[in-house]
Amino acid sequence: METTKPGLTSGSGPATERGERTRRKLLSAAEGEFGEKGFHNASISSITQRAGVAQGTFYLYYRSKEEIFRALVEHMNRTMRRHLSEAIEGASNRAEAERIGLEAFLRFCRDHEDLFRIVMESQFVDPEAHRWYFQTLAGGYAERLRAAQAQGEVRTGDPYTQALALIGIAFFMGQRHRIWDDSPPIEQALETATNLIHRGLCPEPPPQG
Amino acid sequence: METTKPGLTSGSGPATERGERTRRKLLSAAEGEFGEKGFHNASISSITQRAGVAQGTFYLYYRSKEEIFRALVEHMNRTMRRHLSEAIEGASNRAEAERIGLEAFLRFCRDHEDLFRIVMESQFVDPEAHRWYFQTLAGGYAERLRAAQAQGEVRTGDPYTQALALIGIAFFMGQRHRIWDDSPPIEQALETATNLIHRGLCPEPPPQG
Amino acid sequence: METTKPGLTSGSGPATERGERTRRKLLSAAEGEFGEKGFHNASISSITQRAGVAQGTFYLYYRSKEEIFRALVEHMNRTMRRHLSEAIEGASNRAEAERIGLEAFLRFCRDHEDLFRIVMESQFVDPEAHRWYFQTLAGGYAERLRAAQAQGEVRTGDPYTQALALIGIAFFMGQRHRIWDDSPPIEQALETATNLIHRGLCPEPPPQG
Amino acid sequence: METTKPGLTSGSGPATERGERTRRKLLSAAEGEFGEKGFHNASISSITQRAGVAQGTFYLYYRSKEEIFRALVEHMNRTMRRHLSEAIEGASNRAEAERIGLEAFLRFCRDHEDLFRIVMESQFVDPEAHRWYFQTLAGGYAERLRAAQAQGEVRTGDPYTQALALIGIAFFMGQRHRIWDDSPPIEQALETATNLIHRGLCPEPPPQG
DNA sequence: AATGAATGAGACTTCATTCAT
DNA sequence: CATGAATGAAGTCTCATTCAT
Repeated sequence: METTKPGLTSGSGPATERGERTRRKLLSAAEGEFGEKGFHNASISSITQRAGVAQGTFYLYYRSKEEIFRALVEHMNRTMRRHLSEAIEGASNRAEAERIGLEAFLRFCRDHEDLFRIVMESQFVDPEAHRWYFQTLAGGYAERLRAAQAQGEVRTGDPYTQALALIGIAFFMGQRHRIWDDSPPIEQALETATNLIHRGLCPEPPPQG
Repeated sequence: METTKPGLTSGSGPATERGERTRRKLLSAAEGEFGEKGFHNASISSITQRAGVAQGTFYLYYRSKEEIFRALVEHMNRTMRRHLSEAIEGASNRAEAERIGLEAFLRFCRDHEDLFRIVMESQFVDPEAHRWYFQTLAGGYAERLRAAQAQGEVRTGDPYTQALALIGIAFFMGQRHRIWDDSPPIEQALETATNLIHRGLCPEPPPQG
Repeated sequence: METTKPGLTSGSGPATERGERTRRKLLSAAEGEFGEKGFHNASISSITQRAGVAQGTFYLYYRSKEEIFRALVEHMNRTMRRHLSEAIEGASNRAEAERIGLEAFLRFCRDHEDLFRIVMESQFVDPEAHRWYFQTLAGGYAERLRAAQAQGEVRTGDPYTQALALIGIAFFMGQRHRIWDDSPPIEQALETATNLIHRGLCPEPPPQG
Repeated sequence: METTKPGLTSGSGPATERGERTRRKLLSAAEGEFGEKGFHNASISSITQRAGVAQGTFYLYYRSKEEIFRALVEHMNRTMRRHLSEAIEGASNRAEAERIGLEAFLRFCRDHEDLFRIVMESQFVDPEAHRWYFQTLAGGYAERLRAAQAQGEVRTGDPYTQALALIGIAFFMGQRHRIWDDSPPIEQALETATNLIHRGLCPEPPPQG
């Protein structure tokens, strides 16, 4: 039935210029609403109020609360991947790319709290979209790791699992910075994490003399 | 209203033997219900049905839907920490403890899907309980890492951040095994992840000699 | 899914004495509401108001607007059949039974306008229930006609079709008396119709001399 | 507001050639939509889609959903009466006319399910139009019966009531063939019904002699 | 200690109709 | 003559919670 694969649905409805504007207003309003209240406590009527349109207008653009939520997950996917791609573009090696990428990620999370929360919550609202989100992300990441492995820049091992572990670290830290109040300055956390990512938990070998 | 700190509320209500039995039935029913349907789609009436008691009875033991959810998060916290402690008890060093701990964790997740899901969802249902859950966990973990650092078994760095990164890896992998369909055999994932945890992403140094 | 055969569903919900009373209040309120406004213009909230209960109470007894409607159709079926059976009980032959039955029917319609309307509307609201209603009715009727045919009291022919034709006459006349304003006194219409039923359109044969 | 008498409204709006074409498209689309879904489940937007025009266009031709529905009832009235008139034109006597008329009617119902349904539903949507429909029909029918009575071809009695009874039979049978699944071949039903109409329920008199 | 009927606020969604273009 | 985006009222249904027994 409703198994429209994510990545394919981009919202139907009115297609004129004005319509496009309205859709954007709705999407952005929904981002704020879902981000602040969570899916279940968000209400369509609140979304339309934020967007400055009548309630009925919503359904001209999205068939349901679920659908706009999914659209938001896709939006986040596109936005974040583009952002990260651009950030690590100039990195000269994998190690640097990791560091830059993690930092860009953490900053992105801080600047887009709502989207971040939506992606996390999608796990409970639309598992399919959630899976799609992370498989897409991990797939791209794994590709880079595989290439780096080929170049001898990364330790051998299943690149997909490696990607997952790294994404796990990133999201978990992103979360900490988002909802916990004990977060240290971002730079310090970054330092420790990057270190761990590069060298693992093992102590440095004593300098060889 | 009064935000009873987690760790303090353990459910009030009738205190007789029979009462105790009823509370346990409710808690266990709630575990299944929340685990299967998620907080918002779970219903008190379903919980009481599963527990085999009348609807009104619920409120003799828990003041609200939120309260029993929180009780479950605490339950999971206690259960998992005890389980992990026991698992890593016999480890002879930190490295081994990491490996055993991760494996125990993944198996625990697989065997207690409902609790796992509840903990993840607590982020959106009761952020305070969620924070408490992870701070407790990370605190204990960091303590062990600090000790290991002192012994030279673990790379220096903020142990709390290290703990967070490791927990991030573990939960992310747990999740993958729970809801994704692409999960490889647990052993293989374990191998790659453990490797990464120990040595990081850096390639092995070329054999010296 | 929802193909519960009519005649089987009698409404679930609370089963105590008090519950039974509430169900009856609801059913009777619904009868008035549907009868006056028709299915689509009737509202659950109006029904519950008439019944003097809260809106939510409705759903303790009936799963949907459709379900209570169907219950009403069944109610009408039982009530009318019992009523007609009793009316024609004392008839000494088929001809008399026809007359008495038609009269009883017309009076019943006049006294239960709401139920009558509901049965007619069921055609558009719940075709299955509608079909069931008339097949049941026609089945019983045909049985009697078949018996009468055997006794030589009724002209030969498919008794089911005969029953249908007679029911058609009755309902059509019932309708006329319900919603048209040109209805003549019931006795006169009865006279003509009975005549037609007995002898058909053919003119009486000239008295044989 | 102002209850324009049926028979008078035929739809206003643009009067050019093109306009006329659009009106016809709308009417025909509405016939399909109402026929398939019923008045309340039909939607203007669906009608305009079927007609291939924009939603707003609808209101250039009909003031409301009710108005186009009524227009359809009138359309059916005209169409059916013309059809029946033509069918019974060549009948040499009343008896034959009855038979031919009933058959033509049943076939017409089968071929115009949508219109038939609309007429039946008008009872609940627009009782005035419904009454008008049948009074018109019964009036013409009664006229013919009166004439036949004068010629001694039909049993005496109030011709209007007779007409009603006959229409009742016809519509009931039409319905059976439309929505029930137990309908026998049309010819057989016709045979029994015609017989009943002509001779009534009374058994044939024993052959004289 | 338990029951279970009753409550009522609130959510999503539909759709006839309007109006600026 | 036509368009189609926007409106907003209204309706069905769910469910956490209460309370009389």
